[in-house]
Amino acid sequence: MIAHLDLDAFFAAVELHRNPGLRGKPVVVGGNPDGRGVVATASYEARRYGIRSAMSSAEARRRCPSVIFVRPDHRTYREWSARMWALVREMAPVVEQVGIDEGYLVLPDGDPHEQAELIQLAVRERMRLSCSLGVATCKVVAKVASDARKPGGITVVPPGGEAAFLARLPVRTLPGVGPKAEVRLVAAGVATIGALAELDDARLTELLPGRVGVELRLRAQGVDPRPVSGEPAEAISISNEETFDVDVRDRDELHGHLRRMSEGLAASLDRRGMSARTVTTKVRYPDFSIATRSHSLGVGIDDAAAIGDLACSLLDRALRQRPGPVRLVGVGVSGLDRHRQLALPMEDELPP
DNA sequence: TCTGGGGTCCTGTTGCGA
DNA sequence: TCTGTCGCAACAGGACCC
Repeated sequence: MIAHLDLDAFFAAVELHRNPGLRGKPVVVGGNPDGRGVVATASYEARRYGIRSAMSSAEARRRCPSVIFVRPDHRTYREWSARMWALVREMAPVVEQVGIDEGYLVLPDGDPHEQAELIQLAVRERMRLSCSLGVATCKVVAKVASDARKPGGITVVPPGGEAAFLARLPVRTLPGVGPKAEVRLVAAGVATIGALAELDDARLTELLPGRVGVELRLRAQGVDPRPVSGEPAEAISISNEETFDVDVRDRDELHGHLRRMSEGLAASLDRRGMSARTVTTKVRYPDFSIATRSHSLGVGIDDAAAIGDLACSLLDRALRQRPGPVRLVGVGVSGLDRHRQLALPMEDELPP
């Protein structure tokens, strides 16, 4: 059997350990409520006020003026996460971490509920963290099940009961159905996972065209052949971006931000011993539309100046096509390779 | 009350060489 | 030599995830 383990309000839980004075109070880990910050995690006390992840911090404060804001500290969360997963690896034969606070594992032989309880207990006793587990024959059902009794719950879906377990839940609870798909499906009268599972080919292609639709219908039927992979996945891309408190139109200032972010990317590539062949610059305009411009080189690069030069020229290209103030700029690298830089790009490889 | 940051994957279009 | 077309890589955008 497969289990999906999900830590409950993880960032907030770590902050409560660092500062026990926050216990019992509404706490939000997130961005600046006076700027453009959003909520990353809300403690369960804060959730009572209707505060949720991805809500703007300003809205969170409006709902609960006494809420305490804490800035996220991802480095510390990564450390806690690494310790927690090391502990789980001692107890389960195969573990696949898929985020900082969640992952799949193959349960040891024995009664699935008892095995899940042992892991939950170990995480509580040794890490002082609360987690929820869902247990099923496949990933998608285990994931939905882990959400069924949060926080601190365990939900076991017996073999053969997958489709029945999913059937009555809202379509949006199926992983892969986001806000856009939900609107289309519900407008067409497909409000539950069960209704999605029963769609015929014609209706499915109409509502969710392409491979996505076929995949989602299978998942809705409780069918998910993806194995639990014990191999840690290597990064495909690395990026840095920043939303400004006030929109910026000054080109030199934007270049400055891109160069600073490029230094961060170069440092990150260096740590991993990797180089990148593609650089992508991202711009978000005040109306929230996004433009990306990318360029690939014949050879991998890993130094801040080369990444920064390319990022700035790509920004200029985007701004020539649509000038004006921008809300966010970002730079990313992809086409990652273990090999180090051998040569600087030729002059004629730089974009116009 | 305006909407973060760091990612992955999929899709449609375009340009190019065989 | 011209044209078509096939396949591929690059590019851009979009949906989704935590």
